[in-house]
Order: sequence, then C-alpha cells, then structure tokens
Amino acid sequence: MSSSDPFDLGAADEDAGAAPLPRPGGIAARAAGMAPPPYLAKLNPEQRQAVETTEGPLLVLAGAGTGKTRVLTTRLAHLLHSRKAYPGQILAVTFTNKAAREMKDRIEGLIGGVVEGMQWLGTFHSIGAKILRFHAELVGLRSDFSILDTDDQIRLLKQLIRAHEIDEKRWPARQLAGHIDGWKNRGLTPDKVPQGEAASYGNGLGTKLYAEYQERLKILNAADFGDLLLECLRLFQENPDVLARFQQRFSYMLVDEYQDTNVAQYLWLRLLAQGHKNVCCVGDDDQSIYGWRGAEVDNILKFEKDFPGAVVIRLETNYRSTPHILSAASGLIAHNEGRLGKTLRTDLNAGEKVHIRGIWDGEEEARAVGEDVEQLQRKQHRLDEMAILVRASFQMREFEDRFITLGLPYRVVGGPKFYERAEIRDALAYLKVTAQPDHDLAFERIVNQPKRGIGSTSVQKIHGYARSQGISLYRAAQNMIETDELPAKARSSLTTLLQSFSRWRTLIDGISHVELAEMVLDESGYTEMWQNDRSPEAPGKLDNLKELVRSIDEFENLAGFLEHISLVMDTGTDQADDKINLMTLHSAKGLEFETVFLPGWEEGLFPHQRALDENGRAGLEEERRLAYVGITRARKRCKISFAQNRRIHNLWQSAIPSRFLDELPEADVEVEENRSAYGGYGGFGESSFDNLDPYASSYSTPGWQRARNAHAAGKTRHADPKTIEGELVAREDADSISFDMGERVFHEKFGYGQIASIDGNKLTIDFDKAGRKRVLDNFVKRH
DNA sequence: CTGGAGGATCTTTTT
DNA sequence: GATCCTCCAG
Repeated sequence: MSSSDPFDLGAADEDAGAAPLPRPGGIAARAAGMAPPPYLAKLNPEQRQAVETTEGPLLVLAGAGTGKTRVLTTRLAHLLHSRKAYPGQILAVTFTNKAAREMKDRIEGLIGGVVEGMQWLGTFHSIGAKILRFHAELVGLRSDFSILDTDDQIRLLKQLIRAHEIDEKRWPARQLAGHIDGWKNRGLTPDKVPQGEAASYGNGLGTKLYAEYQERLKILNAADFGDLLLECLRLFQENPDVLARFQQRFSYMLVDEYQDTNVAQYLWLRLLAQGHKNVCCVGDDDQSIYGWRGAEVDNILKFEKDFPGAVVIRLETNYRSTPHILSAASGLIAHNEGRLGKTLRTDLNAGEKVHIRGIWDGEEEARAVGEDVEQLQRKQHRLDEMAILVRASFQMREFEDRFITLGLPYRVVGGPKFYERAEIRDALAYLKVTAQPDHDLAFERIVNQPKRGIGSTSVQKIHGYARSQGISLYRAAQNMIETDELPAKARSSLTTLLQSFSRWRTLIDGISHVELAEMVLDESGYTEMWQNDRSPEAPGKLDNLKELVRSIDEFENLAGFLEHISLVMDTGTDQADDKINLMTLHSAKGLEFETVFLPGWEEGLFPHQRALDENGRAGLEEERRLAYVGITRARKRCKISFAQNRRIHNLWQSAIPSRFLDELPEADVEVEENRSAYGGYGGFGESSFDNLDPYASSYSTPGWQRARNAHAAGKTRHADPKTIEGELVAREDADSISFDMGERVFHEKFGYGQIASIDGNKLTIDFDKAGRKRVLDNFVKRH
C-alpha cells in the first residue's frame, strides 16, 4: 500500500528483499511441474476447473453455498503460486471492505505468509480512488482530493438548491442526490443525461444542478462515491495512454459479486479487461439484490456476449444447507423469469423442513423467536450460529427490546455505521480542517460546534465573501477576522479558533497523531461539550470519541487515517463474543448460520410495497431473490414467520402472509397451525379487527388455497410465475381498469393527482402533494 | 445568536 | 416514534 508508483508491480519489492511471495526456490518452484499443489486437492472438479482456467474471460456462476470464496481465493493463490503474475499485476475487486479483507486473509492462509504487494485488491471504490489519485490532475482534481460521503453530498446540494430558490419541500435534496447517484451509476456525466430525465427534478433543473454540483466538487477538490468510479472512467476514456498502461499492467482480473455491478463499474471493467482479457467474474444472478442501487443483473446475463470466447462454469454443489432448505429456496427462486438457471445439489441428509408460523403481531413474533433461541441455547447451540434476518431495519427494534428483556446478548450487524454518527463526523471534521484547511464542508460543520457565537448569519457572510474571492471558507475567515464585517463576539471566537488550527497544524509532524487528535478534541472544547451534556446519549458519544482516537493509532499518519476512514471504517466488531446476530437481509449476503429466523413475511413488508410500486415486476423479482438469499443463509434450520398485525409508523395494520410463502414447495415446509386466531384477512390497509372472518381457515392466502384446491383435484401445483405485482392486495377491482391521460386519480399513499402519461400498466402521475411518481395502475383509483 | 416549541415528514436495502 | 426543520421569543 505504501508504493507511490502505480506501475510498481510489486516485483521490485521482492527484489529489494521483502520477498513477500514465493520466488524461485520457494514453494512455487517445488510446486511447479510436480504433483499438483495441495490447495487444489481440496476442490471439487468444477471448482478446480474454475481455478485452473486462468486464461481468457471466465464467468463462474456460483450458487449459494457452493464455495465461491474458496474458488476466488484459491484462484488468486494459484496465479501467484504458479508465478503467472506478480501480486501487483492482479486486479481483484469486491464490493465490500469485509469481502476484500476476508479474501486477503484467506489467501494468506493458503500461501502461508503475508500477502504484500497486492496493491490492487480492494473495493471498486478504493481502487477507483487509488487510480484517480495518480492522475487526479487529468480530471480536474488535485491528488489530495477529499472524498465526500452522503451527508456532505446532501449538504452541498442543499446549498445549490437554495441558490436556485427551488422549494426544498417539494424537491428534497435527498431526491436530487438520488438522481445524481443514479446517473453516476449509469456512467452518465452531466452532458450525457438524457433530456427527458432532467425533468424528473426541480422543473427540469436536474441536469443543470448536476453540472453545477460537479463544478463545486472540483472547486472543493472533492469527489463523492460515484465519482470514484465515474471520474476514473472518464480518465480512461479521455486518456488512452493512461488506460493502455493500466490495461497492460493488470494481467489478471478478478471480480467478486459480479451480479451487483452497475453500468459504470461494468464499463470500467470492460475497458481494463481489453488488455490481457484474463478477466474472471464470479457471481450468482439469483443473489442480485442491489438493483435499487444501480446494479444491473443484465451484466451477468450477457457476459458471454460481452466477452467473446468466454467460458462459463457453474458451481452447483452446495455445501451449506440441508436438502429441504435448499429445495425450498430453489422452489421459490424458480418463480423468477430471466435467470440463467442453476440446479443446486447437496449430499447432506434431509434434515428439518423449513418451519413456517403465523403470529398475532410483531411483539409476539419477537417473543416466539426469543423462546426458540433460548430453547436452542439449552441444547448447547451457540448464539453465534443463529441469525435473525429482517427486511427493513425498523423490524429490529422489537427483537432488540425482547432480547434486552431476556438478557440475551445480541449483535446488530451493519447497523448505523460508526463513522456516520454525528460526534464522529464532527471529530473527523476537526481533524480534516487541521490537515486540510481548505476542506470547506468540514470547516462549516464545526465552525460553530461547540457553540461559539458564530451563527448562520456569520457563516453566510463568510460564504459570500469566499465565493466572491474564489477562496476557501477557511481563508475567507482568515481575512474577515481582520475586518469589522462580523459581530465582535463571532470575530473573537473565530480568531481563537483559527489560531488553534494553525497551532495544531504546526504540530502535525511534531507529535504523534494520536496525541494530536486528543489535543484537537480537547482544546477545541469539543470533548467538553459532550462532558457537559446531560442527555442520556452523551456518555456513549464520549466512548465513541475515545474509540475513534484509539483507532487512529492503527495508522501511520493522520492523512492515511483520513483516507482510510472515508472509504472504509468498520471498526473491528466484537466478533469473538457469543451473540445472536441481528441484521437486514442485505447485509446477510455472503454469511451463513446454523439457524436462521426470517420474520415479517407479509405482503407490503416482504415483498416491500415500495419495491413493487416503483419497479413492478422487476422489483418483485428482486424481493424474491432477497428471500432466496435469506433462506440459503441457513445450514440446518430456517424458521419463517408472519404476523397478522403489524404496527408501521405507529399505525396498526393488518397484514396478509407474503406470497413468497405460497411459493415454497409444500413438501419442504411444515406449517405450525396450533397458534391462536390468525384468521381471515381484510382488504389491504383495513383492520382485521373490523373484518374478522371466523370461518377462515388458519392459513389462508389465496395462493395457498389455490394450491390446496389444485392439490385436492389431483393436479400437481404448477409454479405460477404469472402472479403479477400487487395482485393479492388489489384484487377487489379484479377487472382491469384502463385510465386515460389527464384523468384525476387517487393513490393510497400519494394522494390525489393527475395522469401525465401511460405506459402499459405503469402510470406517471403528477400528484398534488407528492409530485411526479411512477405507479402501477392497480394502486390507483379513479377519482 | 441561542434555545425551545411546534410542525412536518418520513421511515428498504449501502460502497 | 423520531428526527429534522422552521419559527419565534428572549
């Protein structure tokens, strides 16, 4: 990581004596030519083929639990071991830092030594940032550009929106941020955004604001997450010589979770792969769950077309789950169209069926899960080996409450990120301003935090001056404290602050960075602010600050720390303790547990209503993949539950069991029916209290009953992929209504509006309150 | 400039 | 229910 030369292959290090990896005479030499190296022996034939097919484009379709990571890491080890490439010639990209770290650790395990010189193993974002730093000037940045996170991004956008006097209520900055992210994910610079899409924000100002935002970023010498890829892409496209050198250098490329790549990433990979063409992508189209973030399942579906001569290898032997679990998951996912298709096999013994139960409400659900957990615990099952996977994070609360009551230790995985907490961001802002005074966003964040009498009017003034002079806020402030522009109080405290900063700055190379950080936080009065705070959160915040300072210690210097923290920052979680895991389905991808609880399988929650509303059938399929991911996390036990009533933002709603329950093959599930009344369901949104049908059978979704009837009639139940989105919830108006342009309609969620355009069953409606939305016709009523 | 009161809005997933 | 924002009085 320390190399400052992008064209250092990692080989020079070795020659210089670091010898991180086998050299002639090392293990490699012994392995070469002779008996196959030991690591290959642990692989099944497909896996082995995936490892040994080193040349040319290769797509490895790795179903859940088929040893994907093992293949990836072994392949990497193999490339190094057989000396096909130096560490610095391999590009290996992952999506998460966790995945990158794991890969690194496992390679080290295989090779039996520390992997050094693997400078190009990391997330898309960190690698993009690295490349960009080498050639920053070519895209209008300096090499020490800072990386903005979502929060900074939104604050910056707000400034621009205000400057245009756009109504922030009607056009929230978040929304614009969403659009910009979306464009960046699709590889679109402002000039390439299709005309029509500009209209989607601020009466057509969308693109203009995007362009201005990009300009502001350049002035601030900053890049947001999307830029790390998009600007890198632009760099390659506009500078063929630069591209050629990278193409040349990466003799082998590995991509993990290929199904999650977005267009920008895809283009980026494709450009780079044109050199040696040895690109190996590993993924599973059935586990693509990031479509909302711009991932294109299509990338994996059309791999063979994009990379002529590509070899496709399927890994279909599942080593994780017992047959019932596997077959339940397979049965479910078979309802999706547009998949490459795989048949997962396992040699394990049948094991338990997937357990389904209906429950009265969310609280009871948590109680029931708690009981199960305790029971398993009594049978000596480890809590580590159990996980509760929820669709939406608000579901976690009930479980947390319950576990606290029971005294069950639990761990929330991927919860609010450490670095996203306000106090951490403040502290970081102080450090950033210390290191980089021109970091305007950081400066603005802490200038009056703790309160120093520098209110928004003063900040506004500094802003105006800075802009007129084309200088940073920090420098503007420096000038202004020498004038009477600011009120006396503001002026004096600002003077003190600036003096402190310059003093701290002189110490950067003088004292250890940990000491410096402590000094900055103490002397600025920031720590004191929290010490004086009597709110219940204050102690926790102080702890977090301590933790932050402690973690700085792990880095060589302040700059290194700041770079790292903007991209990574999962402070080492307490992995060691035996705790039950609580997380969203999304963050469970790639993990496995002996027992998995899947609560909240109700229409509207899972599949999530919003996914259906916004993306129709594609949204439904993604939800189904999410369900598939959930089930396939389980090794031995999978317990699904649904509640009859659920409180969603403080409103009780009756719920219908998820259609996904109907889609699980009956042979692989057992339904617990001995619970009390979980009877009929009313219309969507109505309370079942008003509408209880005492004669309804206990497990009564329409689909389930269809299945029963079909079964009774002696027919095998056909997979019914024609269940369209929203069918279960909007069947009252069974005969499809057709709408006309300009018609006034009512939508449960968005209120009244007028139809602007019609595309099949998808309507674009200008709602009076909610603005323009795309909705499905099932969900609107004629007004 | 600050702090509190009251109001509106929003709750899917995240590098 | 929680947070974020705006408005208003000191």
